[in-house]
Amino acid sequence: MKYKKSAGQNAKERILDVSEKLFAEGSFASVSVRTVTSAANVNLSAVNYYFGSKKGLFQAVYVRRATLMNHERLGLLQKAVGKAQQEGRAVSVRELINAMLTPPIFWLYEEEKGLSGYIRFLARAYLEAASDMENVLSQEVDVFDKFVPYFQEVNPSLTVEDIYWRIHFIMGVMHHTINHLDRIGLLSHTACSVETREQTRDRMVAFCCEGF
Amino acid sequence: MKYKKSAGQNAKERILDVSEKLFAEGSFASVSVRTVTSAANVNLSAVNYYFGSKKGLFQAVYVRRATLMNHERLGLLQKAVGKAQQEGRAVSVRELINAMLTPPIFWLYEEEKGLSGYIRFLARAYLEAASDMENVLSQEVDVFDKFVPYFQEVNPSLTVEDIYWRIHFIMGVMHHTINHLDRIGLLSHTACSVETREQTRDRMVAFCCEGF
DNA sequence: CTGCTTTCTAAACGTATGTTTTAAACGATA
DNA sequence: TATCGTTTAAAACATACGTTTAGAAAGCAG
Repeated sequence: MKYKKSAGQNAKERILDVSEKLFAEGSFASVSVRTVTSAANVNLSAVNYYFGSKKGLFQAVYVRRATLMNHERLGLLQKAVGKAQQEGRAVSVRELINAMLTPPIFWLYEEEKGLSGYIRFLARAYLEAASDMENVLSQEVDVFDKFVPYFQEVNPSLTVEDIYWRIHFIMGVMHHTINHLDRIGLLSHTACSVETREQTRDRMVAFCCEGF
Repeated sequence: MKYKKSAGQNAKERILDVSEKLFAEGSFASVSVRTVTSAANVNLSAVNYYFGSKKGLFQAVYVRRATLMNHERLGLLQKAVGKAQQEGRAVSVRELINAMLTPPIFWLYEEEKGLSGYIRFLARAYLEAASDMENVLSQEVDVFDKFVPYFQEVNPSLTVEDIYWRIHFIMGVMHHTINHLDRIGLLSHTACSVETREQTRDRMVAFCCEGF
């Protein structure tokens, strides 16, 4: 029941790869279907054939890696939970924030597999018209919800409100770093370099831990 | 030497007001000249007449309030510096971060004068194509440079690199709050409300102070 | 009023947009 | 080989875009 042609199923993947990168660098409206299709070396109508519409393509780009992304975060969370239980203690703030930030930041440095593009795409998707992309955000929100009880456990004096505000700030640190990592040198007059992914992650985690 | 007509100079201001609001809610490419002109009740060609081009309009929106914005920040900085000198001490981290964050956050809550729109516009301008808008960012970068020596004075163990990274994170907290303040209730499942401008500012300052 | 500059209007220009249509090329199956 | 569903291709569609043009309307100076 499988049908293939010259590029076959690759065409669909190639469109996703290319538009992921393009949507990461520009807004939804600024990236045209023609730019996508010519960069992917497919016919103009391929986008509408495979994804129905431009918006459909955008959502498909999101969906492709969304589950994997949040899977990694929850994996790190459960790993930390297991380790803490074994040692008979509560999960630390550092471990929690580490689980939230490590996947996106490591992906950000993973140019080869295209993961970097996806992360930057995600950060931009947050700013597209809320009405279109609310479902885009809902999944990430659900993941962060799972962290809340642990934050509460490790610091019972905090209200739920306090915790959500701090998660909000952590997301800010994360998104801004994703969006402007390449401009950090310009901001600092070349005082800051891009460093390794671990160094960047550690800087962020340290900053956010203290904030908590 | 002044010439006026029906609406006269108001037309130009009205275009700026309207496009400030529209550019705050959507990307540069997603806001059309026709949307702007019809919302401002002016002729289609008014944008090109007054600002030369759509991009010219965008930059004019930025320029109109840019100096005032950074003036307020530097004013707060110098006020804090003066008070500290009088008391024979160094400027505190809290005072510095307060001077950085109070103007934009207070403006964010100032719906009437349109300042809220400008702040949201600014946060979005950071994400427009770097080549077009680098000059947009340069001024804000210059302002933050002025804060660096004071951060160094209050905490001499920090390197310049450390400081710039933390300023970068503070900008992240700020931009994210500006972009998503209206969604904080959704993120937290209505656990968080929008609060007053002072409460929001204090939450941000507290988080960023600890991060430093 | 007469000149002159500024402001506003309506229409058109050329191009770029997302999408649809029509048909050809292809791979697997029978 | 003939057939069927899938994929690719080229062209056209209708609309939306930023910008330009030509001229009318309006305000000021003499």
